[in-house]
Amino acid sequence: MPKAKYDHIYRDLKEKIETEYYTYQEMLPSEHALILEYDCSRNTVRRALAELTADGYVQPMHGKGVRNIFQPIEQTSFTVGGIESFKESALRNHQKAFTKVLQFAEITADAKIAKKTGFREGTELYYLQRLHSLDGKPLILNHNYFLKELIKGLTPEIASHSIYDYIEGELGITIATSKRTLTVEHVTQVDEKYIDMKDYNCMAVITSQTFDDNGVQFEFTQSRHRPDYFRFQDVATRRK
Amino acid sequence: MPKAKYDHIYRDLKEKIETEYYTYQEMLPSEHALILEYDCSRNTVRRALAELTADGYVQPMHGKGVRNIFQPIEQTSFTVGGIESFKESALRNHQKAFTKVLQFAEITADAKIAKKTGFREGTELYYLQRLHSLDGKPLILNHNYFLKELIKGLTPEIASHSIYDYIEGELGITIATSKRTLTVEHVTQVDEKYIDMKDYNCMAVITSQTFDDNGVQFEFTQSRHRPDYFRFQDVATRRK
DNA sequence: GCCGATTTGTCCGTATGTATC
DNA sequence: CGATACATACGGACAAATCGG
Repeated sequence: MPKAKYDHIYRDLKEKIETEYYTYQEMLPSEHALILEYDCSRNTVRRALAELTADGYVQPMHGKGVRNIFQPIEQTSFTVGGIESFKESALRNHQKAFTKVLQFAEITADAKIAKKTGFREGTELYYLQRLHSLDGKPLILNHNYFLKELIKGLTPEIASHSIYDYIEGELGITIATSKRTLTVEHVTQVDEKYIDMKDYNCMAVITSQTFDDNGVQFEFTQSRHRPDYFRFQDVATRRK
Repeated sequence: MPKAKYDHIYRDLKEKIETEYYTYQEMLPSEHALILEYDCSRNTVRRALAELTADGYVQPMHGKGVRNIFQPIEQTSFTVGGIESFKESALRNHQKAFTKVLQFAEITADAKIAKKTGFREGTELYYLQRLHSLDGKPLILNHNYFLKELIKGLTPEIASHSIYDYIEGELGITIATSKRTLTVEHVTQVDEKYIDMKDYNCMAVITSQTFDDNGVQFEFTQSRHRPDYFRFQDVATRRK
């Protein structure tokens, strides 16, 4: 919960954009005007604006001003920019989430697993298979590897609720960055066993490595989604 | 081509990380040390570090230092963070690119197109269908809509080379931000006509809206990729 | 456990450059 | 040309987290 000044300005402007207090294509107040409005320095205003730019909410134009280029996103969207747990995104979309633990094991990384996950060979890991359902429909099959040394005391019981709640709440670990790769792969027998694939023979697959604030990788996950409930959004900016 | 000081520091550090001058999990020099090394202010160093953080290259740790968390990416990767033309990414991956223009038309956006593309109804557009091949294999089918008012004088000839080169080079338009949505969809008859889908019945689909530096949307594109040659990478950071 | 040195995080004020109008 | 607006850069101040003695 940051109480930083730039973050307050960021959130305030963000809300004003989302609620169309500033409309699409409208200019925001100039930096100078925002300085007066929020009683702060120019750097602080600029930091808030920089974050809105990275979010794709606004576009600064040299010598002209800052334009609102936000258009509301579609509601079915599953994943957006940040790091979100399954539970969080379900909540955001007002859906009922349910998680079933299919497998729970303690393993040691061999050469093959080490190569795949980014953990060093010989590392002690938890391996889980979990099935996520939304509004009663099983849609996502997850293969998780957690670093046992850091994610101590994980149980099937915890895994059936929110592991992220446990990591951040109980263990007090701060989740920092996550590197994700998105691919499309053939369905497997395991996929078909648990998920009604209709006539799709592919899954949307997100593999991710997640790091805590000490730069230690504590998770590798492969998340397999049924195509028709999968959507991933992103904003890119071009480097000059 | 920015000649800004922070950008020089950013590139220099980035290269040192990629070439493992700094190794994985190693600490970078402290901000103070970097100030001396680059003869600049702390803010300038911090800006460079902030960009590396956003790239997922390093992780700053309060009171401790900045850690290198970069691991080399896989080579087959098609799209990374920024905005890249087909030609640019092919070049980066040392592949031979070829583009065939299947359709070239001038149209006016009706209600349906307006809703899909984000252009206003009645807008004059170019509509193209293009097939991209890598090393002789047709892999990507693109449906492009360009704002005629801005992307003046587009021809099939230009479209068979690089439209982005034309936009940035000839027209002097600066490409600023691009909003992308990634989904997985069934193959269409058009897909199958031009692309050897093997046993896949899905395509990886990127739809994107692209804006110039005046905040004007000049492009809507749906880019359909054969699954086995598609990979999308991303780094996310968790907001505290 | 305390204290001081180091390191990153936030914020401020100012100066100068560049693009737009 | 001058006024306005964003872009870069500098230097300084204090807070917060970490670490070693």
